[in-house]
Amino acid sequence: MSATARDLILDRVQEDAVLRGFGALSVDELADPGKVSRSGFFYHFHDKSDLARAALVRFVQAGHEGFMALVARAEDLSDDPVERLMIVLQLVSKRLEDAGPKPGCLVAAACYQDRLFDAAVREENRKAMLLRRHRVLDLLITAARAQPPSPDTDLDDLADMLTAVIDGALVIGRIRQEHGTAARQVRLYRTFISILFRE
Amino acid sequence: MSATARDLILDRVQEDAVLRGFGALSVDELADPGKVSRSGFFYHFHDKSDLARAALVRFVQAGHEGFMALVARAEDLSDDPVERLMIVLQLVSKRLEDAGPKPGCLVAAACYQDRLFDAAVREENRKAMLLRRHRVLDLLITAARAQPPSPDTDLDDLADMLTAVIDGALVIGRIRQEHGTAARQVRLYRTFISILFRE
DNA sequence: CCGTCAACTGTACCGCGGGTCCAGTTGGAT
DNA sequence: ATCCAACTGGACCCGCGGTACAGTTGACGG
Repeated sequence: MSATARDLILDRVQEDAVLRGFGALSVDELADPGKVSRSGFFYHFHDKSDLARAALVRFVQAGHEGFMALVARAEDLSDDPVERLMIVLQLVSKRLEDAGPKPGCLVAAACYQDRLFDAAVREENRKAMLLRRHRVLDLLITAARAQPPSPDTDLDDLADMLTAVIDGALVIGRIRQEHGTAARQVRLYRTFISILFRE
Repeated sequence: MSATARDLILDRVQEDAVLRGFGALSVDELADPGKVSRSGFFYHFHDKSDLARAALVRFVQAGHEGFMALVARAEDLSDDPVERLMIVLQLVSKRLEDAGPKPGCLVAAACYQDRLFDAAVREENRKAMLLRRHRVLDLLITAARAQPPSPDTDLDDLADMLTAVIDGALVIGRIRQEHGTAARQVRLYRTFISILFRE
């Protein structure tokens, strides 16, 4: 169970898949000299789709835990649901600001390379997307119970909007080669939320 | 200048690249039986990057013209800059609703497949992104002159937000295999704008 | 001390797809 | 008649994904 070759490979993928795209990663590169052999790769993963699936699961898991940590911090800092929501968004924005030079989202990356992967990868991606919506939705629902949004707004769509804004801004940032776009967009989303949920 | 093989190939790409990803398109498929030969492909395009660049230019051009048509319609319908903005967003939302079953954005698609393409493609993509911002920014600036937004908001970020919301929602919609996500997100963006720019 | 099994390594091989080269054809403009 | 652009066809190379399989190494249990 220790740090096997499998983990070494997954580390490399996590680093490079977003930067360069899954398609650009060859098995030989992943099983880079001194690390794992080509055969070692196929010992652990049936094919590249299998690798993609595993990397996706890992990425989503890490993201989820990270988000939940932010929620926990917000719960420590305030009892008011709306305030908590605002704190979480603040923290999310900060987290995006501290991200590396070319941040991106594996989920989005996989989305436009459908045919490269099999149905299992797509299904993993679907689950990831639903998870993202639900964890924000929870915050929105409790906030709305304390303070109904005005004008009245579909909370599902509002939850999706955070994901959309982040994923979209990551694309923009990558293409324009600038830093902090996603963080700024989350702050903008935050002002939208603050308007909707103010008394 | 007529409908040469070049155009036939570009038609095919425009259809399939978003659905399946550039990577999944083989030259043999693009130069599909009865259409163009493999040699014909390389006669017109130096390599796949070259094709991607051409397809991107075409896609962006068509998108720009489409958007400008919507702006023109809005200008016919109202003299008030804020109202015009709202109409444009309404039309954009409608347009996304009428889109095909698995709509996507070539620009976003290319973004996560960087290494597949060369610097020229990336540059084309950067230009496309800046164009997108500017055409929305124009609307926002004239609207803000007539009716300053409250609370005061960075118009560049606000312009980016539309692109972000659309591109992000297209990703969400594709992954969740649902229809109309992007259209709903644009409507949500529209309510945000309407709050910011109301008297 | 021996056997066993999981976790590998190395090597040879296949097929596909991108890309090159080049010789030849075809149809319209001059 | 000729010339050129727009192709076609076929031979070829290479890198990459994937398969197959025989062999090694080290931990652990009897």
